[in-house]
Amino acid sequence: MSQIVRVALNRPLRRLFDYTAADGLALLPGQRVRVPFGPRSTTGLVVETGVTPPENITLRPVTEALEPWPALPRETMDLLSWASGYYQHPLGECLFMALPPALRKGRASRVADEDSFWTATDTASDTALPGNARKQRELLAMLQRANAPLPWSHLRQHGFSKAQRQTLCDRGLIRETAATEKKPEKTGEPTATLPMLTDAQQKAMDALPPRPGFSASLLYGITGSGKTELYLYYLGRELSDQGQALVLVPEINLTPQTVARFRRYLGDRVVAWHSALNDRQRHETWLRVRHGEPVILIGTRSAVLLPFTGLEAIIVDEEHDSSYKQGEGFRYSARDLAVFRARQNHCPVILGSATPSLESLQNVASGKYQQVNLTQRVGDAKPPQIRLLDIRSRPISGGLSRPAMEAIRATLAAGQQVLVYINRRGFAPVLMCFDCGHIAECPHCDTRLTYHRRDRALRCHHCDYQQPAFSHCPKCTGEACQPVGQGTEQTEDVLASHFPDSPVLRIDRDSTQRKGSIQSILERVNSGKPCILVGTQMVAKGHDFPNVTLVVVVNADGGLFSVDFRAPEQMVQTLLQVSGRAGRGRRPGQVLIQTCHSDHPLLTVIAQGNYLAIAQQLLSEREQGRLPPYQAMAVLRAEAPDMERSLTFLEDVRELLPGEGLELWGPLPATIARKAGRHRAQLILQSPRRGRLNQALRQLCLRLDDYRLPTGLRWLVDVDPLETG
DNA sequence: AGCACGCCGACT
DNA sequence: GTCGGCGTGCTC
Repeated sequence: MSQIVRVALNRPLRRLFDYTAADGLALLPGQRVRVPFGPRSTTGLVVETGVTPPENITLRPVTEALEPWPALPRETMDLLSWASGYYQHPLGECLFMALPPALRKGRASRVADEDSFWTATDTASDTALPGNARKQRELLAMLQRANAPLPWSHLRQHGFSKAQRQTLCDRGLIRETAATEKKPEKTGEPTATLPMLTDAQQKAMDALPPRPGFSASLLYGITGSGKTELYLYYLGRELSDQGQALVLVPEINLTPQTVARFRRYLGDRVVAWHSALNDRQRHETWLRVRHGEPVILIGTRSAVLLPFTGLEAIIVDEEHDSSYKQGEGFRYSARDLAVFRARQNHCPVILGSATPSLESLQNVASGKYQQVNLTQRVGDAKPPQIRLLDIRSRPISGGLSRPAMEAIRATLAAGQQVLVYINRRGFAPVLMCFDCGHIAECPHCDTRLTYHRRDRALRCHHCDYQQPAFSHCPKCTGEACQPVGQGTEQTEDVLASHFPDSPVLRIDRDSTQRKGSIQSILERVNSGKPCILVGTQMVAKGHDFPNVTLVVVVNADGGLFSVDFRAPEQMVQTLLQVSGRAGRGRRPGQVLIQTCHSDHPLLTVIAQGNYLAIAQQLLSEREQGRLPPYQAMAVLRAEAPDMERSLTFLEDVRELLPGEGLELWGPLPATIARKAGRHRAQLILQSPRRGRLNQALRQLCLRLDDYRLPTGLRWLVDVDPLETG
């Protein structure tokens, strides 16, 4: 009786498929297989073996195993099975996310035969070998002596041939395997020793729990307090020579300099994982991790899915950062999966931030995490002075008021640098006709077109639509068309004409598209000469600009009146993060926040700069409003060619859901109801019990799978959504 | 997701 | 008379 295996495929299907495995084919969970599927064949991953065959289905056989060892180790399989159930995303698509692109297709797992690893099978004995098979006997003995798999490159050097290897393999005495205990390469030693820790850093260091054993620590370290040094020290203190570590950082912070800094202090075992790697680099790094090499992997979101087998420590830097949540497809939170992995591996996880998420603070309050504080800046640096600048009825040019201009002038005159933060790229957020009031709108979205002066284009920031800007109004043919409001381009222009002697450097998605352009800008800033940096979110995060002593926030009012429940939290985090760019060197920093609501309570507490106090206030508002993290939340989104279809679908869904233990809001049209020609609506689900919400979602998804969807309708579930607009 | 099967409009 | 539109249904 041949074995039956259950296989997950890289398809948006919640079902798994069973196949028979030929008698000689022993398969393990996590192994890649080629299987027939409908009229074609495809790559699958074994999730279960020895299953009872379903009735009334003729099973087809597995064509072949793509490698003789599991591509995904058990730990990774367990992680993704859990995540698939938690985020309601099909298991197959989740599992395939943990493979490099080359292995998602049917490609061979290793880059070269040299890199294959071999081991003696458990039952191997040389009595089965003919007396004259001297070399085969030697090869088998060598593998039996070794207590770890040996690479072919090593065996070949001992004079063994592929024919000998093949014969032993055919006889079932040796097999190819993943190198789970590969000896560390001669790793380059660290070239520098870390600077002495300050007393405050040492105290925080002492408070961080050692391994082994699971622990989750929220490292609340204000901007400029030296969190990165603490990570480096901690890894140096905790990691064994054989152990692996994972350091997650937001996309923007993973610069060559960051990697170089880790490498300088921790040696060549530091490797990087980010979106700019090509398929081959991905494949090679993935294999090093899979083979159990003792890497310290520093990477962005998707690094949390890598097939580690010996994690000894995990660090999540800037844990509040929204880029840890995947915004499409498998909508996982890398921060939350990192905590899950720490639990799996009985190892510590450190979540670091100057502006921790309300979720993490709540986990401290409930005793799940411990909090470690680092509230002094290194050196003599003082926290920046934050001032609100009310700009109601003040003359404005390029978004900047007179007092702001004066402060910029004074800072440049003192030989220091200025950072101007605007959260809008382009020249102006709208182009308006002053004769009839017509505003240029996107034909596919419910949005206004942003005016980009560089190429005189009107662009939609929500789809790829663009058109030439008009000087004659398309409505009334009037000639009084003017840009209204501020964007980075305009502020750059105004600053350049006001301060002709100082370079103005713009950092936003438009100015940094060319590869390496952001690096050359950062180098100019790091030279320390007076200059003005103008930028969006991109400058607010992570970068260290030691000579910036003045930060100007052009307009802080965007987040004050948003419908999204996370808007206040995000506004506070962004404002304090951008403020933290000021005064990181010796000179004190100054922050000017322009606003039309200087008496707004949220802004007045921001000016005091005490994040934890603000967070407490926001948390109690969340508790009052019965919102996360006090309730579990998910949102069901639908989009269709017309709003009617989206709304009626969600109303039907609402009827399918249990009334008990769930709070339902909606369905309602999304804030941007039409995007790229599709009409979007959403239904919010909440529950005080996470398990209740999860169970309801699971049942709902199963029912929707065999539900006749209206044509053109697409739906998705977002668990722990970052946005509900 | 693919891919095949299946019924209704403008072309050699 | 056919090529092809995408609606519907299935994949162990």
